Amino acid sequence: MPELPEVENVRRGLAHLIVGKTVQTITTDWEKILIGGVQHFNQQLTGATITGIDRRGKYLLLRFDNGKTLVSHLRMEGKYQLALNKQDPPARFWHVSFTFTDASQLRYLDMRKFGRMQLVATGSEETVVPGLAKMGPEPTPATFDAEAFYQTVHKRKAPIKSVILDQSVVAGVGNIYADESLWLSRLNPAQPAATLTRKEAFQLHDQIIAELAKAIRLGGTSVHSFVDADGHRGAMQDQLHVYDREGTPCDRCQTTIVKIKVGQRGTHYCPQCQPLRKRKLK
DNA sequence: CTAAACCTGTTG
DNA sequence: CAACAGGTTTAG
Repeated sequence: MPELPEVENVRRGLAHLIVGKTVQTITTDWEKILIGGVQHFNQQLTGATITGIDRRGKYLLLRFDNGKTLVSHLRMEGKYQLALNKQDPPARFWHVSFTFTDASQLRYLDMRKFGRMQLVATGSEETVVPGLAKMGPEPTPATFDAEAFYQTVHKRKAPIKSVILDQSVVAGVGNIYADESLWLSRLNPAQPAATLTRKEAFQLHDQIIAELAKAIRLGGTSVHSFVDADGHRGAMQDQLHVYDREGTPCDRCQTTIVKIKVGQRGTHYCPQCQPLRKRKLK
């Protein structure tokens, strides 16, 4: 489900809903979601209070007052919701519960059971969690350097779309925003990264930053099932130019948007605005 | 690098 | 019934 903008909106919602709550017990019906097992989670978190929630790329970091951090990745379908009372009716696809001492309950829902939670010592997450150890810069002007991006892009022969989906290159871009950033930059998703000019790479860098910021501001994209921790859908799906729009006219030139596969991912683009440039990579 | 795996539901 | 879905890891 979620790319960086959606995860950021989940983070904001959760921060309002659960910071200050103290864990009484944790249960699950699908142990694989909890790396190390539910017993380990109970041993480490029972009696601990949530002090804050951070985000890095598409990972949520729940901070506890006992020096522990719960690292949570929603993968394709993970969602959180808060039941004000643990007796509240069960939700579909509900797999993990964090019951708090005030009788409220944080519920983790995941239709495909792809999401994962891992418990680590606060501060160690960037070295202990493989996905975080390799995480590239956050897509903000202060952290994402255009020249460094160009240098990376310049060395890769893979399709440019695959390169921007690589979380070690830039944090948080997923399938929707990859396609959208490339349309905004008038770049073909299959274009070998190394053939991009410096100007094209800089343009793409700027569009990634702008697009993710806009998506955060609009509450994320809900094309399938995304809702934030308050159950709200985003509004960004109305601002998309190519994703999930195959067969409809391009907003710039009216050419029909097409869908292909790039690196095994469904990929949407305008063949007129985003032509494949024939260039030699040396 | 590409393909498969992890899962289940929805869509054509 | 087959293909596909916001992602990442692991096997080949």
